[in-house]
Amino acid sequence: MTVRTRFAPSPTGFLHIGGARTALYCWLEARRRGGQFALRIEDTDRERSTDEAVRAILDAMHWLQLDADEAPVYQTHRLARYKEVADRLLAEGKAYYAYESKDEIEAMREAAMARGEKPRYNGYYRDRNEPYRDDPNRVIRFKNPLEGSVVFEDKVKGRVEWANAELDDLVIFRSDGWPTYNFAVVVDDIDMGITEVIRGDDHVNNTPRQINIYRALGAPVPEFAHLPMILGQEGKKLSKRTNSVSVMEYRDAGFLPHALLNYLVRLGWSHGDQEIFSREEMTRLFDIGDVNKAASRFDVEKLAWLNQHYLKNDAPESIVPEFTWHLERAGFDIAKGPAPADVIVALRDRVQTLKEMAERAKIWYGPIVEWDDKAVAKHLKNDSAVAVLEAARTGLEALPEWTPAAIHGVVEQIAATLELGMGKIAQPLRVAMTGTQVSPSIDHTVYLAGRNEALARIGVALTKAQG
RNA sequence: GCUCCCUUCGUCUAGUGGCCUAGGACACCGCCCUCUCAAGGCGGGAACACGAGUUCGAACCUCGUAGGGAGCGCCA
Repeated sequence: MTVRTRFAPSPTGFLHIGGARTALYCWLEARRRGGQFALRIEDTDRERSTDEAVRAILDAMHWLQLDADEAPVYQTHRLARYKEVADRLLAEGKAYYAYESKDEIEAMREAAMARGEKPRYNGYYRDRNEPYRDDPNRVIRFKNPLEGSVVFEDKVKGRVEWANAELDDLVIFRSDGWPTYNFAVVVDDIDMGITEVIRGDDHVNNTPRQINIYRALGAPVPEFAHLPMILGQEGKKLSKRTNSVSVMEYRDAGFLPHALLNYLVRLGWSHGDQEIFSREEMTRLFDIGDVNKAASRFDVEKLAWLNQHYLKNDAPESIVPEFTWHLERAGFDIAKGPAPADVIVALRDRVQTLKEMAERAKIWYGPIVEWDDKAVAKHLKNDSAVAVLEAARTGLEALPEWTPAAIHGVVEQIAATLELGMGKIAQPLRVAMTGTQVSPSIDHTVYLAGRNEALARIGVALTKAQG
């Protein structure tokens, strides 16, 4: 039997970090075992589901390149099928209509709590065989077995056993005519031929009830893997207040999709001491059975390190599209500046994100240089600055070819002629080029400005140095 | 309240009874390199939650304690 996994988000918001990891693990497990990965949109909560959220989730999945192997399944399109299955359960006496109001249920729960028991439905209509009535409170409940227990081997948690006595008769069809989560999920997973259910461990408690539904339906029970949750830096649940939770926020912050994936794959899983995983390695080495049981914290610092690792080691051209997106977002006219690939090479040892890189690149794309007073005072207003700048102007003007190596030659030449250390040459020039004391190596800084702009800036710097 | 789950450096983790005076990575600190900032190289501090037991031997097995988490919806 071919392995089939699925990611099943409910479109009530953006794709968040935890969801992305679940999707990644589903995708990876399907890939490694030569199976398929499907996507299902769980939109039966019509109050909270939005088309915008569906789009946002799809966009994020696409950005991460975790595309599904087939068109997404929407639960809202499958209402007739859920009804059909519920009717079958009703006909077979495995489900029944119940008519309590929400207030009555609430009272029942409170009473149970007061008795020191778990709040649950008392099964009032379970065996009453009352004739059907068209009541606004009418729901369909599943007849959960009263005795025995449900046992399953979770691929992450290990053996899980649940006494049926702990479970009550859950609602499978609401009074509004829509199926509930636990029911729709089972019907869908059966129809979609899902063999591995991989999801967050906030669903472990649902699994025994779902297994009972599988059995009532006579369907094969899939394998389960419940993933531990991802916590924020503080060890608390990830929250929008203190963390970036949306995948797309990480794009905006300048992270590479593969860096995020590499970070996520290592959160709760490892392969010896290896930290860096290519897509190919992930799909070959990842095994859902090796995932840890304990929750882990999201550490942006390590993500940033990974991001820089890929910035430094990937071919610059492969980063250009994503970097260009950031340059445009920062409002720069790319046509009026150096080639983005050159900028990447000049800056990638100095920044951790593409956003930072785009910000630093403003010295080459932006027309106006902002002058840092301290930099001017320190490096332009000194004995040798004027001589250095003039020598640089002459040298650069005469340069036959405009390359970093040639420019480096000019700088060395000046150092030799004026008998000054490199610092005395590079710093005034750097201030002339950028208005600041910090930039990539001086040859690249000059090179990327372009000859005309470099000479113009030296001219401006000279007036400052002399004035 | 009830049910279930988790617990190795600050963080992510390796570890499945002797290879552990517990390894790697991020972060941190120091030194080197150096035209600034970085990057890089070298080095350093830093953990088996606690208590019993099993065993010749426990991070690894058992029990208990403490701490943390999830769930208990006509939400998913």
